[in-house]
Amino acid sequence: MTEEEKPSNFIRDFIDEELAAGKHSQIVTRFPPEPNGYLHIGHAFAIGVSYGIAQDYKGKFHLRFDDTNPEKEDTEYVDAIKEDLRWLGADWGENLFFASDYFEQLFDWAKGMINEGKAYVDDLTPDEMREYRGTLTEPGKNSPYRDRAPEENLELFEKMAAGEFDEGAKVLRAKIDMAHPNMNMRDPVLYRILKAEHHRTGDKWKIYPSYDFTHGQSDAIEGITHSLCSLEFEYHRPLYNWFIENLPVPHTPRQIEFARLNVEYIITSKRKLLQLVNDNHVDGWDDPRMPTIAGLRRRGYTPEALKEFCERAGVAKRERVNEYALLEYCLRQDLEGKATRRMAVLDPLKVVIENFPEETEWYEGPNHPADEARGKRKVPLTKEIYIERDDFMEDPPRKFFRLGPGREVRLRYACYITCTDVIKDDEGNIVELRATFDPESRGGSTPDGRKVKGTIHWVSATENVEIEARHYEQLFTKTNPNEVEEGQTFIDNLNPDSKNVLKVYGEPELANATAGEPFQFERKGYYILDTESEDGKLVFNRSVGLRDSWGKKQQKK
RNA sequence: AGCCUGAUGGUGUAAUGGUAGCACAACUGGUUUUGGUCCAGUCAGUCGGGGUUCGAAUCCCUGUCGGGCUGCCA
Repeated sequence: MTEEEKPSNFIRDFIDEELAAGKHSQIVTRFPPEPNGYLHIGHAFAIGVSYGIAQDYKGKFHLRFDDTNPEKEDTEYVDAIKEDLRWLGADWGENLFFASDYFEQLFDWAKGMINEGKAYVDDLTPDEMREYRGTLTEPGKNSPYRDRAPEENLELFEKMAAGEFDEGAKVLRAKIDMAHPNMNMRDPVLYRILKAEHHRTGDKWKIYPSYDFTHGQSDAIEGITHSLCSLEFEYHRPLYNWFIENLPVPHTPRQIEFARLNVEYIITSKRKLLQLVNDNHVDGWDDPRMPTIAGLRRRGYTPEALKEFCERAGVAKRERVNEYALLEYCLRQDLEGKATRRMAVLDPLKVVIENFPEETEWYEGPNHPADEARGKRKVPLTKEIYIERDDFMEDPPRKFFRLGPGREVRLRYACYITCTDVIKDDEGNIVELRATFDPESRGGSTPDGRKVKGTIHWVSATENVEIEARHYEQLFTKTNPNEVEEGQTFIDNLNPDSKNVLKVYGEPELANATAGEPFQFERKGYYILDTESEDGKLVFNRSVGLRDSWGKKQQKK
């Protein structure tokens, strides 16, 4: 690790101190997803923090599924999460674990706590428990069942485990302090009765440990040195430590919290993402508008761009919201070097080059302007072509460098054309342009060395491939989708125009596009073949548009 | 209200008692067969008040503002 590459942060500083004090022989971190949804960009950040630290300190990285709530969890999610993790480049090697692997051990520890008088079976209903817990300002009061004898507790707990009670009838609680200022310490629930089918243990268990009773102990069992999690668990840390201190665990992990990653226009609540999918506001978890890893991948984001974004966002202790522009910058930055260049016309305007021969002429364009090794492709030019509608103006302002009546521009990679006539329909709409080309300009320059201000992209009107291009806007209209008027929900902030489908003409070479290969449609944006493409039907997703300082300038006027 | 926690340009993040730096955004200009990329530059910041100190973004006190916490979710 070098300082230049990895800026330090408070977690790394802390680890450095511990290492200097000889506290660890090896750093071990973990990523603990609950398999109840798909991974999203916020998870990519969390993974980057834990995996990055494990890598940089030459330590180990565990993947542990936190599967203590069978009602919400499923193997479908386990598989999807693994795939996303691999794609992101996080390698857990042999270290794949499940919290459910520790159910037996956790059960033994619970019984141990009962024997020591540190846990008891409570018959209070959920409502009663809430009442007894007190409030933020007032202490709670002891449950009438709090002082049951260990023998009775043990018997009851065994019966709970044997399925002799209904769901919700009883819970096992730690006996800590009902007046504790930290609500988490007011006799937290250790086990609850749940008769759902667990994705790994089936119907073996009728009771399941709570997150608090599972997480730290799992860390301890695995020898995790630094259990990195988000800020919301700060308040749970005293409890995390309490279990580590009160149970005969083999190791003492340390929980350190950091702020989640938030991005403008993006929601990262699993519950809300699930709602978008279930209510068909989007086309599934991998909809290119979704902030899920699957969605971003389909949209054309690369692991490198995501990683760069996470690193630039940094690790902090306060809630923050990153600008969407940074995310786009990171993608463009990565794609600029990777994307194969092609030409496609998104909003066609036909141009007839009147003095152009009837035969097709073939020109060559580099696959990448800065990398000759990537070769060239041939592009056919014919008498009739399409250009971009906004590359022509009948009455252009002074700073407009593109085509206009009497103006000359360069067709990229090909030749110069001059607009000679504008053809309109009855309503005055421009439907076609007439032009002439300079035979001397073949190749893109002329012997007289005259300059043309503009170079525009084009596609033959007769030798092209028709493709469907999908353009996406923000899924939400507000930078903070959760900001709503009284009585509304985030659903009301959905952008009705977040998906636009265009019929586009592309140069013939585009027919050979392969899945996962990034393209730049020159002067327009970065695109990638969509998973819905089939033989004869090419569908491209726009990953992100090119920066457009001209368009931006125009919008301001 | 109680407890926990935080506050540096528009945004994000460094500086750990010694010149407030970097990136994105915005804006200029240069290069360019992409109004892209690249290059150069400009704009702009320590929440308020007190204190300690030769010296404070940093330490102390205090105020203000923000986030989190009252699931048998994680």
